Amino acid sequence: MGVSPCENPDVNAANCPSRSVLEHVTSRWGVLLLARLLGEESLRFSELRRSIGGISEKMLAQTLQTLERDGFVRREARPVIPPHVDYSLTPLGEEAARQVWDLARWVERSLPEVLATQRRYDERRRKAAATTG
Amino acid sequence: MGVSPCENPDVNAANCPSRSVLEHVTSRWGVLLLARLLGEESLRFSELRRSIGGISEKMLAQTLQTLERDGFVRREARPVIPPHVDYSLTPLGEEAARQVWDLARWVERSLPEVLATQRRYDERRRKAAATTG
DNA sequence: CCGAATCCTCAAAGATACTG
DNA sequence: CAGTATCTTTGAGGATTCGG
Repeated sequence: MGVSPCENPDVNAANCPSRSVLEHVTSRWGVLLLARLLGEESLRFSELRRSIGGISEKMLAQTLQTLERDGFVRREARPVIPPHVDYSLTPLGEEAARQVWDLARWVERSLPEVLATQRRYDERRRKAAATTG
Repeated sequence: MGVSPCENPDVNAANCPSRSVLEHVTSRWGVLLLARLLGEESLRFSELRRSIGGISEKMLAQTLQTLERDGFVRREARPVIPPHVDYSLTPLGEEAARQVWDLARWVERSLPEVLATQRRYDERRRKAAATTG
């Protein structure tokens, strides 16, 4: 199948540096943060916290740091009291956000078909269990 | 930012059915399995186990079942002894595999830039810690 | 207001042993 | 060979507190 990330004979996640970056952008909160920042000039910490809904301060700070470290998110702290910090996507982050966004939308479009398949699968398993149990 | 998956005022992962499907295809082993099956006619359980390298039997079986339930992977068990089971991508699964594959390749291409950014970030943090500590 | 630090919980994932 | 069952371990993530 052509050239691939991690084409080592031993395709172990641990051996693959890009694997962890992939996990950053596809992680539970990573996806939502990138999606939320896409198309915005910038957002404050508390704005992100409120608009994501359900994320803890710890995970918000942690995920933002990870994305900043990877160069996907830019952090700008104004030296004022009370603190005012703005987060925005870098050009690289915008590319990443679009990619995961495309994937998310594809999943969204495929969802009806997936849910239907899941129901058939569960139904078959239920019947199989009935004969066994 | 236009129409979006989970555009509820409260963008909580728990409220979003497509979110879990997204996690299936971007999960640690999900990505590797889809990538491995892409371009192959079919592969046996043990072939997948060996070629992924590092995956436990439990996680292989579990991930394959999840992907089968979503309709991304087709499972064909021949009624022979010893057992012989073939796994392959469905048309839907092939689409999914290409999507995550594209994302993985994008990450791979961006990796040098990301790693460089990470080094600068760590260096800045190290210096900042030096003045504090 | 924006985090860092700490403690805690529980579900995901690995190891191992076993079976049709 | 292709799984299942069980136990243990790990670490992601939540709650809370404190500081700049």
